[in-house]
Amino acid sequence: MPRPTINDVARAAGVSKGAVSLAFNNRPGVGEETRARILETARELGWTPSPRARALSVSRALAVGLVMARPPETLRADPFFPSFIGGVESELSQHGYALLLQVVPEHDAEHQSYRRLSAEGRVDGVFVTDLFVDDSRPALLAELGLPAVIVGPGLPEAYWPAVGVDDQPGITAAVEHLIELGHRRIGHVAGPSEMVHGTSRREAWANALARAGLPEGPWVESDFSAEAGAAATRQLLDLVDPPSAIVYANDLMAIAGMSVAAARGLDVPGQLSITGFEDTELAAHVQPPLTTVSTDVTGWGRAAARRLLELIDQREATEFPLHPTRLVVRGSTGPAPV
Amino acid sequence: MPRPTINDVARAAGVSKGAVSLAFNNRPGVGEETRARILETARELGWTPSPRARALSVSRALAVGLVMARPPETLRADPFFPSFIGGVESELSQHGYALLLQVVPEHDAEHQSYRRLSAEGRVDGVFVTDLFVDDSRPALLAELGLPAVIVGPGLPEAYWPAVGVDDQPGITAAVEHLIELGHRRIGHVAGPSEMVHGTSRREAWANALARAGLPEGPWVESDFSAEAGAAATRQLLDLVDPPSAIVYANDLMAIAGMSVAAARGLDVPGQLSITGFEDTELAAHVQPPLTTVSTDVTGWGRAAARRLLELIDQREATEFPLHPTRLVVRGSTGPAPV
DNA sequence: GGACGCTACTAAACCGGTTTAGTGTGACGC
DNA sequence: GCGTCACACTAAACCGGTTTAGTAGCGTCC
Repeated sequence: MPRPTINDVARAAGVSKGAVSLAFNNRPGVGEETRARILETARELGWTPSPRARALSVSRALAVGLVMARPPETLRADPFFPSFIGGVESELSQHGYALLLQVVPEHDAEHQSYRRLSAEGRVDGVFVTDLFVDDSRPALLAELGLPAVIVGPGLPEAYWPAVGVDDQPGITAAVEHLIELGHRRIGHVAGPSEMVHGTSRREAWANALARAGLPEGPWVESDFSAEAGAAATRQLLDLVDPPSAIVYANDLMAIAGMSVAAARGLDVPGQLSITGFEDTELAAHVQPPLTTVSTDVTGWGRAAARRLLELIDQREATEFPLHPTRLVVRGSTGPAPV
Repeated sequence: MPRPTINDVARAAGVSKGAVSLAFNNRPGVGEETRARILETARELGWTPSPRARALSVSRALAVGLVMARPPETLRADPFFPSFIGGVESELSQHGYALLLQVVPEHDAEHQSYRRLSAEGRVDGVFVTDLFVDDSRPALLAELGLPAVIVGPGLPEAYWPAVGVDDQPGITAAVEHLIELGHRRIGHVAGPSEMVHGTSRREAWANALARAGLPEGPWVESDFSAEAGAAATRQLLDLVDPPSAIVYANDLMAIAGMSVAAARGLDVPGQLSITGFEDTELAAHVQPPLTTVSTDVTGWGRAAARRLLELIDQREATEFPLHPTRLVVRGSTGPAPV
């Protein structure tokens, strides 16, 4: 038995298909009684309007896109996307929207991807993640007229709204926690400085030190990967005056860094304190357990989705409170060595 | 400027829209010369057929679905999906198909999800992951008439094709590697026995021991999470006669297990050897680096996507060779203690 | 009692493609 | 020289909704 169509419902209810459409979309033009009969008939027949047909007639795709621009091999360890997508989906599904995923090997291909999504009308809007300091995507999307929401800290002059937990307070809390423990020389392993969240976390670290009247500590730019995090850690530990604590821009690098320390026979936290960022599942289960900053990525996805739908419908932005970041103190931080 | 439609192209090329459609789909019925002119005109106008309209007229969604049935919070650490999706996408995009993602909190909701995707005609087929030993989804999908490909080891009597790297040789290789190192008492931390890949890996472990003439070692059922992996490890180490090596069903549990050992002051690999499964990014960057089994998840995604498209088009299955699993020996395994 | 307006509803156009039935033309066979 | 067939192509129907223009019926007002 093929799916029933609006015609079947109309016939069964003894009305025209126009009436069925009106009834289903809560539009005036049908009597209360007729509307009830139509809805009841639809229920009996198990009819749901087909998004395919709807999409064509309302000239909307009823879907939004997320383009992940990374080589698939690098994606594998990223703990961000699965939870983020979970949040996004929970919001979208309530509004009859679907999430379309695209994975492209590198950033250049991402432009292509957006152009295609737009040209084919596959989506009504997109998320932009991992914003660069000098990112060309917002402009491209503006040119294409494709609504977008930037995921993560945005840029002041940005064309599109940015939705994200402010990551600075979390880093600040981590630095303050270390200062309280007596650390005076606190290093940082940063994300790429061409990425907004790489820079923003580094600034938070530097500012917290400055506010405490401490000299800026040593820092190394890395790329959020375990490999580079390990290398950066070696660099910091090789300094003539190595830091007694290191603040990492994410958990992956922090865990890799902790292993480097362990391999060198350094005791964590006895001789070196370490903090991460993100509170990945593994953070609580490495040895010692990682002190890190937990962020509500799922809620973040929900908020981003909601904002994008508002943008698409040209509605006003509503407030959507996000859980602020929270410092989770575990075993990888301890009193500064004397 | 709104997107051009097929009508614009037809008018500009001086033909009917039927001709444009024929030309674009490589169907006979238009002369070579006309076809060339049409294609050229389309190129000039920047026209691409709208998947929306196509979907409606060919009664296809031109999209496939992937339902992830886990609480978003548990998804966060799963390194499988991002690479898998990367592979899937790379195949789909070549055929004008898109990937629709759905995340539902638990397994029951997954049924709902499939029913909706099917009822709304959002997708032409779906992937089924994390198959249960007694899984009701294949039957549901058969009932709905929604083509499906099972991702991972399938079941013999399964209705749908299964695509996946056979995980048994990898586990076997790990066990044999340990035996070669002199281990005689080799434990296992398994995935849930109600999941096919939990059971299949445990069987591979048991069989490898049996083939070597060794007694079956102790094993504990776990659930692939770091938390449960740590608990399982404690259980094994608390035995009066603890194993000298443990084979874990995935990296996450193995890394958590390694931390448990470290916390107890056990030297890895001096007193305890450990192997993982999956070769996640972090595996190479923990201390000691984890000996594990690497699988080609991206290729796997590609293969699954290809098979699903074949199924949708009712084409014959083509062979698609996958890189077999490979044992990556690192520092977490060593000679058995004497 | 005719003009007017309102409500409830229908018929038909439309979204942008694909597909089917049908038409005109030239080549070919006999 | 005429029937026939293949070929290139067009017109129109169709997919399943939404939306617009139009109509019937009824109450109201002057």
